[in-house]
Order: sequence, then structure tokens, then C-alpha cells
Amino acid sequence: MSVKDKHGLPEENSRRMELIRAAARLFRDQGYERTTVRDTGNAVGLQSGSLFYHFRTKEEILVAVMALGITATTEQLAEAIASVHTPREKLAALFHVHLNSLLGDNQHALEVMLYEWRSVSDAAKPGLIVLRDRYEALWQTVLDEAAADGLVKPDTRLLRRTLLGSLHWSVQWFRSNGELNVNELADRMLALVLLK
Amino acid sequence: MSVKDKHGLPEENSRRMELIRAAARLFRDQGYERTTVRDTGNAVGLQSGSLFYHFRTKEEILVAVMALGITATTEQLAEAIASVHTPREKLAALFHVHLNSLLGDNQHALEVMLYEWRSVSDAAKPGLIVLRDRYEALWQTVLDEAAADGLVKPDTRLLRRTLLGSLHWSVQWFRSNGELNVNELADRMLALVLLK
DNA sequence: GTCTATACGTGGATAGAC
DNA sequence: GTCTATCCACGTATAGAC
Repeated sequence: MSVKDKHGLPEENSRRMELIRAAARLFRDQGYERTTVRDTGNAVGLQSGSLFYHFRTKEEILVAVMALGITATTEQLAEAIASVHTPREKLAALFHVHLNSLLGDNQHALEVMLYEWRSVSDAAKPGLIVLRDRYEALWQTVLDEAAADGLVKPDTRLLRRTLLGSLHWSVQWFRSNGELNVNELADRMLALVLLK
Repeated sequence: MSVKDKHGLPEENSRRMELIRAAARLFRDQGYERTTVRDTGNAVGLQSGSLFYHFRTKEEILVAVMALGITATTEQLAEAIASVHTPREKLAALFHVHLNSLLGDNQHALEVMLYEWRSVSDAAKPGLIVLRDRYEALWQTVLDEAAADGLVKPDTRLLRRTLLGSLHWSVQWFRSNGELNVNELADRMLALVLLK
């Protein structure tokens, strides 16, 4: 976890970060459009006027939420991949990190990224796309190595897309009080694509 | 295609149906919250006041859009399954019908179903859930038969969820002017899960 | 940095004429 | 069935005091 990075996400003064986290929760629970700037301010004890000291527009908050979710997940994945050595272990890391992030640590921010894309202005999209592509590039590399070892089918570009779709969709049905925990789910989803 | 069914979707007087289709497109392009009742009315040449002759609330339109998307797809899938005989062919039908619906015929309504769920009131959810469950039950049956024949792995409940997630996600990246057409995509996605 | 007050636009929905 | 006119609530954002 770096102390600072580019893309408007230095590990910022805590007021701003507090707002981003509160907004992430609200945007994911109620949707971005239905969440008012008053709601967002109030969630950290601010009046709506004060919120605009920290962000110039409501959309700036949305973008910050998304950037936080995807960069945090990317960092976690990069670390996890670096800490193991076999293609098989790296492949497993894809599933474990993704699900633990999406269903745990970065749940709200990532769901906002998945479901509020339409509310992002064209001006802000490119910056977020760069972050997303960086994450998916990690996936592609690991999948290619796994395919080279015969662990998964060789159509890795399509495989990447289908797997990410499968994992994203888990937020719609996974319940942490159900029969499976997150890591068990990761293992079973991995088992569905493993060839050996 | 039935002339009439329950769930508020008789093959209705065409004005109402026109509005539902126009709303589907607008809701999917702009999002439900950002689409105004004025937009929706205007799309079929009506003033907003007149729209409320056809629907009591804006939400009633949303629910009608979703119900249309899922019932139309379910009907198409039921027909497709009934018209072939081997587990292998039925399995292929899941992919082909789903993608042709989601990326073609019922694109707008289904994307609304996938992305605007949060805007549905608790009162309206149960009716839609019934429709969704009916669709997924068809999937489950076909996957169980396929697993019994050794065509796919036996963890069919999880398989159903992962496959539906994969297919849903295709709307995010599939482009009809790309290298693949919809049916080729269906075949390649099928190939990724086939064991033989 | 945060507050209060407020400008200004636009939203969903209704009433009543035609 | 559709229109016009309109109600009233609520949205984002700004200004200026503290």
C-alpha cells in the first residue's frame, strides 16, 4: 500500500478520504443519482456547503470513489502475484484477491465502479480506463502463463473477460452468511476452469 | 410469443408498448434516474402529462421494461430448448439465446434489468424475481442434464451463476462491428466450459 | 474548514380543458 | 387520449460570515 500515488489519490488528507469512503457506501447502496450531496456531507457530519470545499463537483467524488476501488485492488493483486512463484499459485491469487476485494475490503467502491459507469462524464473516463486496463493487464499476464502450462484453455483473452464477468456477478448473489466463505468460493470458481 | 400473459404484460395496446420500448432505450442509454418523464413521453411524441394516462408512476414504466426483457428472453429460450433434442444442443441454446437477446433483440430492456435493479421499489421486486427465477430454472435444468452426460463439470449451481455472470458482462465489451459476431461468441464461450 | 442562506433549475405528478 | 398549465419538492452549487 503506497503512501502516495498519482491519479488524484494521494493517501489524502483524511477529511477527503473520509468523504470518499462514505460516498462509496452511499453510492453503492442508493445509487449515485439518488444520493444527494447533502446525504454525502451529512454522513461525515458536514453540511452540504462544506463538502464543496473538498470537491468541486459531485462527479469529482464519484471519480475518486472509483479510482480508489480499482487502484487498491490492483495493488493488492500485484503484491499477491509477486509473493508466489508457480503459475498455478498466481492463477489462484487472481480469484482470491478479486473476490476478497469485491466482497470485502473494497466492496462499495468497486460496486460503484461496476454499476455507475454511465454517470461518469466523457472527460473523466480515460483516466479511469487507464486504471482498469492496468488491472486487467495483470490478469492477462497470469492467464497466459497458466495457459502455457496447460492449466486453462488457451483462449485467454476471452477467458479473461468471461472470468471477470463471473467474478463481478458474484456481488449479486453471494451472501457472507451463506454456506461458502469468500475463499472457498474462490477455490470453487477456480476449479470450474482448471484443466488439471 | 404469446398474445397475452400475466404480470402486467399483455401484448398491450400499442401506445403503452411503444412507451415501454422507448423507455428501455432511454433508461439503458442515460440511466433510469437521469431519464425524465418528459424525455420518455417526447420519445413517442407525447407530452409528459399524457404519459401519466398510460402509467401511474415513473417506476411503473421501469418495472414494465424489466418484465418485458426477461419474459421475452424466457420465451425464446423455452422455444429453443424444446426444438432440439440432445443435451449438447440444449446447452448450446443457452448461450445462443442469451447472447442474441442481450446483445440484440432485447438488449435495452435486459440491460435495464441488469443495471437498474436498485431503483426498483421493494414492493415491485418480488414480481420481477419470480420472472428471473423462471428463466434461471430453465438454465439449471439444462446444465444438470449436460453434467449428467459429462459435458460440463458437475458443480452446476455455481456453474449457472458463473456462466450467467460471464454472459451478462459481455455487454460491457462486445461490439457488433468487432471480429466476432454474436453466434461465434456464443460458440467460443461454450467451448470454454465444455469438457468434451 | 465549516456554517447558514439562498439562487436557480428541474424533477414527478396532478387538474381540467379539449 | 392528449394537451397545457401548474404545484411543489428537491437537486447542485455559490456567497459570504464566522
